[in-house]
Amino acid sequence: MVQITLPDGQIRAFDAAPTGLALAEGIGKGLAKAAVAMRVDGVLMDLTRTIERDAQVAIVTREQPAALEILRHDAAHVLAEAAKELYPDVQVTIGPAIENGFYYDFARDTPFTPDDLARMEERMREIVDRDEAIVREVWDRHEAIAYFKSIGEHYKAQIIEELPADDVITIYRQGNFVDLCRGPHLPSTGRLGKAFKLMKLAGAYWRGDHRNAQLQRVYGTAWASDKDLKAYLTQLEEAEKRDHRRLGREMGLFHQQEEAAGMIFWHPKGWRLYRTLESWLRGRLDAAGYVEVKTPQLVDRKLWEASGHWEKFRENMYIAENEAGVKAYAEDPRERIFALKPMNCPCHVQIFNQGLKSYRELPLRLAEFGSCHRFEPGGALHGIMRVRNFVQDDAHIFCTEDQIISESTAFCALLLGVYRDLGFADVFVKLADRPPQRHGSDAVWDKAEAALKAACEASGLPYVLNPGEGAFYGPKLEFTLRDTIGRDWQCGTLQVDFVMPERLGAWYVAEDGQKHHPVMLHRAILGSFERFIGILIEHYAGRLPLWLAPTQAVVATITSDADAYAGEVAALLRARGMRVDADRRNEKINYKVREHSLAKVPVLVVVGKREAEERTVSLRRLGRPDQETLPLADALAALAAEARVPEGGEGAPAAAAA
RNA sequence: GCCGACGUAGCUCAGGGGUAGAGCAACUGAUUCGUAAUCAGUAGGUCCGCGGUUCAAAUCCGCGCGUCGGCACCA
Repeated sequence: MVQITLPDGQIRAFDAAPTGLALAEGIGKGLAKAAVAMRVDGVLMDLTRTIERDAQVAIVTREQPAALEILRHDAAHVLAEAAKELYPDVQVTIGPAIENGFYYDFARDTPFTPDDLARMEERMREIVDRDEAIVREVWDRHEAIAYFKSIGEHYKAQIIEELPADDVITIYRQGNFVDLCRGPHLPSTGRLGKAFKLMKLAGAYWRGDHRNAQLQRVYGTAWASDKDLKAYLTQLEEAEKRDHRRLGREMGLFHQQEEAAGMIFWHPKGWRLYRTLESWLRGRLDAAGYVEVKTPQLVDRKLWEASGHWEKFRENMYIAENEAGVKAYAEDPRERIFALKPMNCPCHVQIFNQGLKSYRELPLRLAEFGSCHRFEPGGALHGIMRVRNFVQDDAHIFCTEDQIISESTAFCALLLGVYRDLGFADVFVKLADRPPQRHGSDAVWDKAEAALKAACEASGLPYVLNPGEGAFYGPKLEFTLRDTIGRDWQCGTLQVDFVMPERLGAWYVAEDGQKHHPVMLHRAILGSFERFIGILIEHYAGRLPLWLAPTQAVVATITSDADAYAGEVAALLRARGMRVDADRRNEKINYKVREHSLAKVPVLVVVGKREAEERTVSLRRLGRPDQETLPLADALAALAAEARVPEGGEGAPAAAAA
């Protein structure tokens, strides 16, 4: 006798242990049809398994979020079955469910082609039509290893060999396809449905390690219904429309070309946007007690050796020398040679080191919009988001150990204010604490980690721990923001550094009259201007807030009767600090509206004969079909007020004065 | 760096061993028009680069560069 308690409290009794399927059938046909798996005392299980003991059981249906992962995992298995049928020489490895879909990694000498992708997808649909039963079996470990080896599935055999000794080895069989898997799975392939699509081919390393063999990964997406699949594909199209590379071109912001791969040619409009962001942020830093500096691009190897970069990161550094220098260096590696800076910190320490510092001068916050060059691997480059030359909104705070907490708190407040004003309210933090290999005493680490935690708490920032992921030189906070379409971007960082000041000989004289090394806080809010502007473009889909928009308004005429007036209106707006163009071309107003809308100009000031005579303007906002007509003076005042940069009251740290 | 795909006019893309194509943009002219494309005409090319095969290469092959999607990397 088995008693099963359903989620609504109903209890059902069975003489013999029923399967989940039987239970679902008993409750209702509709439920049985939509069933994907079941939860037995909270544990997800196959519907084909029997419920042996009294338990709380809930049937998971395909509409529920938990079902998606099972569907996607099944899709991966069906893909693997299809691949094995079509290409007997493939070896299967792993195939998990992922966000929005699944993938499967195959080992095969001949690469898959896009045609293979189409064939596999077609075969997958056939397998769904076959409605093969998916059967769970428990196997002996040695038998399983021997079996997979015997059919040439060496990766699978290896996976089983490396499973913990007490793990139960479960095998799932569907048709002729047998795979090691933890489950749970659907009762049969037919239940997968056909709301899936194979998306792309990619290379991926076995176990994610580039020293291992490269496998062929097939990505797919899978959903509970065709409607969901379609919605997802539409969403992908929408995301493509906000791609910063496309918008950057359409809005005339920048371009890139192969003679300077990984670098950016900023056009007038793009540079206007860049400068607006830069000068606004500079104001914030000034108000927060930072002092701005500028340090050399090209620095002697000796400094990079002292900082440790030459040893660890030389492969990613650009050597910049004249011919004689390169020749001398080739003949004698002790010769002087220069490298472009990949980071600003060693240079900032040089400024700190000029003149002996007193504890009274701390904290000293040295800020620099520092242009850095890093030789990033070709495959990593991505538009203006991942480049080889970028400008960090960098600063280094030299302080005492006791000041870490107040400085970190002030920084969190500053950062949150900046993000908020730029339109990002959704921010989370990861605290990366001490790694196994590290520098500095446990007591100092305790203090620094506690300070970072306290700073998060004081700023109302929830943090998650990222254990052991701190740098060898100190713990760090990593600030991630979420954009309108739910993507996460790690931008800000705050790193405590106990090592660099020591390596580069930074000292201050404390109250006790003794020399001590200061603590260095490396910090950035945007991370890099280039990447952040890319994020802004995608976040706003090009429709930047008025204060950031490179062209804030275009005064467009309807007929040439309004030409003189349009010039006057544009000049008046410019006199109020706005970035304005006048469009007096002999084109229809429809044409102008369309063109400036596509160029994402936030405000269109339309003037015709009537406006010129009445000294009014007609305002049309980007993306809105309506318009308002108002007296020129009112419009000037309103637009100028609206275009003002955010003051960021609550974001600015009160404790700014140093 | 690795795997795969791609590279044709300013942009989006078609073509695929035998004279280089379209739409939009540009230019010229006409049109003075009320809120997302006015009409007509003209011009525009190292088909990414270098080598090879061929009577003939944008097209086929090799190498390189770049871009895209992943993977690895991101101090």
